[in-house]
Amino acid sequence: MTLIIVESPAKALTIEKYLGSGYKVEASMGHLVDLPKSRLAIDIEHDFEPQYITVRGKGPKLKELLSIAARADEVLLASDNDREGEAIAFHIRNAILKKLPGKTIKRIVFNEITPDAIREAVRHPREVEENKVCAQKGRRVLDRLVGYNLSPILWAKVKNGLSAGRVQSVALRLICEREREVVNFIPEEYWTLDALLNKGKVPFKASLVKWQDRKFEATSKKEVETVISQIPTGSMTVTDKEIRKKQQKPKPPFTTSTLQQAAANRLGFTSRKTMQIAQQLYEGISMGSSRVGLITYMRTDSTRISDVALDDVRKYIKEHYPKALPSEPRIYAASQKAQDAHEAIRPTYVSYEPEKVKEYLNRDQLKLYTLIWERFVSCQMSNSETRLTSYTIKSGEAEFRCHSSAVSEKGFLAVCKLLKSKDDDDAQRIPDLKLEERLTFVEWKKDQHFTQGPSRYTDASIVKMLEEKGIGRPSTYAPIISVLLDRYYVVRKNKQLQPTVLGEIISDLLTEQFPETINVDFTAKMEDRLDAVEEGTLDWHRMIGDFYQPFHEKVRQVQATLESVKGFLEEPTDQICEKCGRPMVKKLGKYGFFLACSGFPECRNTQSIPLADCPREGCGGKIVARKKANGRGREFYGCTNYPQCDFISYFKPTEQKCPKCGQFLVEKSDKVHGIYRACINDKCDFLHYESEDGDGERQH
DNA sequence: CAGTGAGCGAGCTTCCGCTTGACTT
Repeated sequence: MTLIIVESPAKALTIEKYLGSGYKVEASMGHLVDLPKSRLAIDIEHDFEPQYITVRGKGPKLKELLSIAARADEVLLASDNDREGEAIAFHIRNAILKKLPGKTIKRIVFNEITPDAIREAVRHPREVEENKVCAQKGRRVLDRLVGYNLSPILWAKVKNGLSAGRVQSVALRLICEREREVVNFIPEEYWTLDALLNKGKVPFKASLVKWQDRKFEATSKKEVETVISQIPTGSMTVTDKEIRKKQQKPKPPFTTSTLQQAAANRLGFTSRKTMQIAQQLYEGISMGSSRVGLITYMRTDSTRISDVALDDVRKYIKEHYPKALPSEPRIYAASQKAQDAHEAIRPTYVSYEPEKVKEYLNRDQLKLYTLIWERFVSCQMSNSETRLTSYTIKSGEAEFRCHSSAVSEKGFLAVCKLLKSKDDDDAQRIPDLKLEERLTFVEWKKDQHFTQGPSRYTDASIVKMLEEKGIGRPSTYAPIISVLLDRYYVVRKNKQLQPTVLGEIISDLLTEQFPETINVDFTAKMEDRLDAVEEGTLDWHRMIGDFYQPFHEKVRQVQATLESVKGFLEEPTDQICEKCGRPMVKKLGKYGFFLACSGFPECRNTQSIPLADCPREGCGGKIVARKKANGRGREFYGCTNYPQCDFISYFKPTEQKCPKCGQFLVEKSDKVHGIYRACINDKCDFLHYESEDGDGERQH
């Protein structure tokens, strides 16, 4: 019997099925050997040798693998074909050899889970690649040194329990820098002018683009009105018509990063939620009597597609969309940074159309699966073609322009229902116009606008940025966001990531004191050096040594000389302590933010953060966030006068007051409108929808 | 779609990257 060890149990099941008798496939479930959490465990004096231990809780797993290995004729280590996978293989090999000296242990790799790929891999076993293991060791030791040296600085100078690291602190820095740009941005007013025109009974808009032979730009209403007064409205004439065709390519299949981006943008999922649901689809869904893994592995940086899947999807397209089948398959090259251990994220079987598996999935699973299925099928279909018609309309010294577009060849769009892009719908319908044609003027539409500054990061955009800079890995994108939130460095407001005062303080301290380390280029340089280690041209000890000496000197100096910034953590508020009359300050505790009397420790009064005034007449209490006694379950919002006042709501109060009745607005969401605001007063019907083109208010 | 209620906030912390159950109510 041959024992094969992979990382994921779902993978183990599949592979065992492919190989049949004579093979036993077991999962290690990630690393079994790593640095202890409780101490640095790097021997600085002896060339930075890491002191590895069996990961807490993984002892039984390791024991189990050893006992199966004892009965096996040989062991094949089939952890992922990347740096971490090589290290996992290395550690397991060492553990087995220690217990079973002389055991035949080989390393095999495959980049896709297909019967052919597995059998091919089993036929070509090799040795563990020591250089790759060294590269991982370098990465691991570096991260430990950075994290376990910087975090204690924060404990000493800012607050106990905080953390810093090569990845999380750069992510925080990006968010803080963006916040500064957002806050410092000064919006500039500008105006646009559209003419509402008519042909037959069909009205359409044309935008003023040129005025007196110059590009039209107006910064005030008065300016627009002056222009309007000089444009004759009786002579709107079509002077030019241009038709061109635009082709659009489908997008490559999903990687972890692009899946998280699309799910955030299209479905409003957080990165975390996306990964949880993807994991469910990967592990398998009960469909009648059988269990089916609906998608391939969800933590990948590759857009590669196995030949089998390619054949499959082309057959599918040929059958269902014969006109949209390109003569050659589309090849999506892996990016340079990709470690390429897994395929792209795709449906395991294209024939499981979303419609077909619908009854076995819950709503979120179906949405995410549909996204993955459509993106994959469309990525092998032909381009879409759109006919764009632009008209120039002149009157006096004014030149207007309008466009209409129509899809002339659906191509891959035929399969995209969920993935349909927004501008496909937004384009206005314009009647067919002829040259020299006179158009009826209806009215002017003048609109005030403001230049838009940069927008805050969302889950989607921070993940995109991190991936572009090579910071973090598919398995860590979602946890990076979570750690920033968990530590109260950042809050998520309307899906936007905004630093807290604590986050700003930490980021400023780290970037000022450690500009070379807390830097987007630091990881890129590290990766270059790790490549050199992997190629055998650089010794990992040397790599760490070069970094550590100056770094540690700076750590020592900062610890010795930098003044504590603990005082800046308290934010003043305009609340007054009801016990002693002193002002209250906002502090951060183990369970989040709270108000405390500035007279601490003489006055130990504390309060929850008031979010709004209690809407009950004559109550006078404040609405605060509460949780059930066990600390679990959804947050709800109740009155501080409980139990005298039993007001409660599950909708989060906003700072906005209702323009109709003056009570506060809450955040609600539903399928149709996404996130919107509504009045807490159930006798008031105020609703407020926010859309991308601006705010819309509506009453129901 | 309905659902509903403590009290803490000085105390041993922390990294990144692999991977899932095993915990508790």
